[in-house]
Amino acid sequence: MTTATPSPSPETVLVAVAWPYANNHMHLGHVAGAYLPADIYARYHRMRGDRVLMVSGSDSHGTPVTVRAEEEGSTPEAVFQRYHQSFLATFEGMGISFDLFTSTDTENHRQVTQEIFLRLLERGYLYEAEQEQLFDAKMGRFLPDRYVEGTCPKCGFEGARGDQCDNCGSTLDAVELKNPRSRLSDSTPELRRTTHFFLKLSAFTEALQQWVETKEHWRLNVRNFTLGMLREGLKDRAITRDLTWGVPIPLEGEQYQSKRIYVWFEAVIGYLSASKEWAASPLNPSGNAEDWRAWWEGDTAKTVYFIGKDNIPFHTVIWPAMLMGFGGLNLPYDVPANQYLTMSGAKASKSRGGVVWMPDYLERYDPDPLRYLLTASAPETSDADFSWTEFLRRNNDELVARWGNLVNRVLTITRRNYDGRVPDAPATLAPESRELLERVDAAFASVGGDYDAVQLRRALNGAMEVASAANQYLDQRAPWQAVKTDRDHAAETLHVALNVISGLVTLLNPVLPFTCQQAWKLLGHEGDVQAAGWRRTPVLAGTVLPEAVPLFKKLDDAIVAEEEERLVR
RNA sequence: GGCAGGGUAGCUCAGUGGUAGAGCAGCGGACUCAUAAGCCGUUGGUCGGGGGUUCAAAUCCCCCCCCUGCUACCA
Repeated sequence: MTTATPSPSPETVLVAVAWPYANNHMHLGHVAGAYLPADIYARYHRMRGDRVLMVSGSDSHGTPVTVRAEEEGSTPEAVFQRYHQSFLATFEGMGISFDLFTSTDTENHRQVTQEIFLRLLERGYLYEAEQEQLFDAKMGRFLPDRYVEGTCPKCGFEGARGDQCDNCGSTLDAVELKNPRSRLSDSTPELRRTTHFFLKLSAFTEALQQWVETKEHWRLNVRNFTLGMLREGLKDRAITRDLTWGVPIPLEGEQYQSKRIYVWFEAVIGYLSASKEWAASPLNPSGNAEDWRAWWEGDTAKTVYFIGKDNIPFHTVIWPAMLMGFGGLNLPYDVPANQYLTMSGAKASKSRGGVVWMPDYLERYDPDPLRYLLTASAPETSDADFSWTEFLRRNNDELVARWGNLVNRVLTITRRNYDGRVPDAPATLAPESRELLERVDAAFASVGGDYDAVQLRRALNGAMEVASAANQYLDQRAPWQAVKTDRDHAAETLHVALNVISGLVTLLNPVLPFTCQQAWKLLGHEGDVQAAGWRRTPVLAGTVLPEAVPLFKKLDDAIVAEEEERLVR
C-alpha cells in the first residue's frame, strides 16, 4: 500500500454529511458512521487553511416522522423540531463542527428542490406513470412495502414484511403476501391505482458507469457495490408519494395537490440547498450569497460525502444521476461510507435495542474519550464492535496512560525544576533528540495524508506511535535523575519533549479538539490550536508554563457493569 | 437466491508475494518524573477449510464453510 500524501493547499472542500431522520435521538452508530469522521476530516482541512464548508440538516419528512407523530398524537413538525434540537445539542456536546446544520423544512430547501424537479422534468428525465400500491383505508395512506406484514407465500412464515421474509430470506413484493395487514392500523390494505412522477435512472447507467470507473480512490466496497448495481442496470423510480407532509410538486393541477416529492429524491438535494442557505446567511463572513458556487461549480472543489453503508446507492448512483441531469454541478469526489458499529455483537440500530443514545452518553462522560474510541476502532473496512470494556480500556490505557500522562509528566518535571519556565536547549542536540523532533515533524505529512484519505484509524495510530516514542525517549534520558547531576542534559530532554508534545497536540487536534485545546494552553501557547496551522508550533525557551492539570479522567471499572445494565434495559 | 465486505495471537484489529505484527490481557525485570502511569524483556498464532500457481502465499487463482450488510416504494 502506498503512503498517502496530502494534496496541495489551499483546497476548496465540501464536507457533506448524511441527513439524519428526525424521528429519534442520535446514537453511537450515527456518530461513528458519519458525523465524527466528517468532523475530523473538516477540522484537518481547516487547520491546513483550506476553504471548508461542512453542512447537513435534519430530514424532517419521511414516513417514520409521520408515524412517530401519529403514535404520539402530535404533528410531524413537532416531532421533527424536538429531535432537530436534540441533534444540535449532540453536535455541540461532541464538538461536531458544522458550518450549517439546517433541515429540509425550510423555504430555501423547497425552492431548490422544486428548481431541480422542474429542470429534470424539462429535460425529460422525469415522467408520469400509473402504478398500483397498497392503500391503508383506515389511515388514508399508501403504504411502503415495509409497512405491510403478512404470511410469506414461499415459506408460510407469518411475520413476513412486504419487501422481504426474514424467515426464509426471499425478496418479496408486498402484493404477494397472504393475509396482508398494515403495520400502521392492522387493517387489511387494498390495491389502488395512483399516478406518480418517475426519475429516469435508466438513462444514466452508462454515464454513471464511466464516471465510477475513474474513481480508483474510492473505498473498495463502495466502488464494487456501485459497479455491481450499475452492471445489473438501473430501474426508474417513483419520486412522488400520496402524502401531505413534504415538498409540494411545483406544477398547477388538482391532481398534484395531495402529492409530495418523496424523501429519497429530496433529502440528497439538501446538500445543495444547505450550501446555498449558508452562503446567503450571516454565517457567511463574506456576505456574498453566490459563494456556494465555489464548492459546487469549481472544477477543483472536492465534495466528500460522509454516510453509512446503507446510504451508498443514494450517493453514488441516484444523486450523481440527478446532478448529471441537472447539469453544471460537481459530482461527488469521494463517498467514504462506513460500515456499521455493532453493540457487543448486535447492530447498533434503533429498532433492536441495545443502543447508546448520545444525550445519555454526554450526560455522563466527556466527548474526547468517545471521539478517540470511535476513531481508533472506526468501522472503516468492516463492521466494528463497541463495548464499554473497550471504551474503558482505550480511555485508561491509551488516552490517560500513554498520551495524557506524557503531557502531565513532562509539564510537572519541567515546572518543578526550571522555575515554571521552558528551559533552553543546546545549539547542538543529541542524536536521539534530533531524531524525535524529526519524527514528529515528518508525521505532519504522513498523518495528514491519512486524514486526507479518510483513513482516520491509521492517522490516529500514526500520531499515537509518536507519543509512544516520546515516552521511550523520556525513559532513555531520565530527566528526573539528570536534573540532579546534569541540569543541561535534563533541560535538553524537557525542551525537546515539550516541543514534541506541541506537535502532537496539533496532530491529534482533529480527533481530540477539546483536550488538545487544553493542552495547547498548558504549553503556554496563545489562541486556538485549530488556527495554528498544520505544523508543529515551537515551544520557546523562557515560556511560562501554567500549572498542569490532567487532560483525561481515569474511569472506574465499575462503569462497565453499570452501562451494560443500562443497555439491557 | 443475487451482490458486497469480512473470517490473522485469549480480546480488538494492522498487514495484499519474500523469514507472521500492534495494543490490551498473561509472565519476568529494572526504574520512580507522572492520573500505580511509563520503560525493557517474554509466553502465545498450522493467518476459516481444501486444492492450485510460484524459487517463495495471510497476500494471486479455484471450490467449500461461517459472520455482517444490501437487495433499490425505510432512507
